Amino acid sequence: MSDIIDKIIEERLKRHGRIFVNKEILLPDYIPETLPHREREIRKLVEILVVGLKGERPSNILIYGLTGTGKTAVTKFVLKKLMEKAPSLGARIKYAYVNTRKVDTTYRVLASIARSLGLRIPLSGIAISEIYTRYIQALENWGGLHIIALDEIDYYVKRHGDDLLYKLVRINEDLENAKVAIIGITNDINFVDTLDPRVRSSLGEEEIVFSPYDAEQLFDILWERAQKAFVPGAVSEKIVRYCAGLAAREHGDARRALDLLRVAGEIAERQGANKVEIKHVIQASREIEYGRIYQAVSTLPLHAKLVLNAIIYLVKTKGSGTTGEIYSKYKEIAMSYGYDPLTQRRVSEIINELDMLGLATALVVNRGRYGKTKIVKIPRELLTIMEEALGET
DNA sequence: CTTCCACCGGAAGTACCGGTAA
DNA sequence: TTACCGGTACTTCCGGTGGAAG
Repeated sequence: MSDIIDKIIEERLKRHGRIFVNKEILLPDYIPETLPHREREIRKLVEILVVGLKGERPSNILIYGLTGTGKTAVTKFVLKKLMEKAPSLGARIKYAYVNTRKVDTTYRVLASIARSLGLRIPLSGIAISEIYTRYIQALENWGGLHIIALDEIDYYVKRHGDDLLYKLVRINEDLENAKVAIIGITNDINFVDTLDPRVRSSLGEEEIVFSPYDAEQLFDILWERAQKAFVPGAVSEKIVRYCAGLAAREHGDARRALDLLRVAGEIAERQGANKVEIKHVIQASREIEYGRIYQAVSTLPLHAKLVLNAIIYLVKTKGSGTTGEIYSKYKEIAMSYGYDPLTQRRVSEIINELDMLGLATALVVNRGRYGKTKIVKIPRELLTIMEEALGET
């Protein structure tokens, strides 16, 4: 038994190094030392924040740009550099970085901000206003500049409104000694229109727009990282160019491109090849999509799975389904397993949730005399993956 | 021009859970 | 122990709606 394990480990270790030197460089949370094609954005961000080193409060900043355009990387990069400079200039600066898509409740966002000042905040149990007062207290005692970077705030605001933002944007009014500056990062350009005008004007004191990378720029980014991540000769320029091209078609998303390259490398490694080839990239692209769907479907709550089952049935038999059709099929399925069906109101919401996860497309349509409903579809090629993922329960 | 379908989706409320504080 | 907090996962209620049919 342990022989087998030893053998696998040994084999893996022996193979290690044929493809990758340092795979971490291709992971999404790696911050490289240089960010090609983002010099303009970096300069602008630094120019705004640099006054913090002189003890002034920088303007609040709103950063726009589609996913994978380097917003997060640039922000983290600049903040990190600023922190390195601060002590030698005698400036007191700390920052909080919160991804409000991962940390997605008011309590946890505020807790995470407070913790970045060194406060100990429990996972739950205390009042939000209590965290706020403790945070203010800690800020005052410390008396420096706190920069709060809120990533993907559009996501947070859509779910919880802009009350927290309103509070944070005006926090300086409650402060004597300390200062707070806010950086809001969003993928959704229209998001600002949904904000309270006061929040909008305050948060948008400065704005920075990140445009998508084109294939050429993506190539530069990938190529630079590939040099460090791979064993020399393991990836050719042609392969990197191919990855860049695929990702450029998907709105210039650098994260996608890096994922693609990394997974292609992993596949090549698994197959014992000593260089990455086009077929590995093609397989990687399929594996990433498959993994995403499988992961999403298998972690779905029970009733969402039942609803998805109902949708799959309807897509198979007639191509698409309306809310009403899905609901009656869902009810039938639920009863057959002995579960109490949820209300149609809730199922309608679950359909929206499936849509947001990218597992189905729900389009609200008006069919005149025949009412208003959602038409729900699933791309055919996803059906088998979903059935596999659902089949295990 | 009006009707009316088949839902949409906001608002408010309930039950429960894991947690804190005193 | 008890009172309270916020988050989740729902339910109940209900006003709202675009456009084909009449």
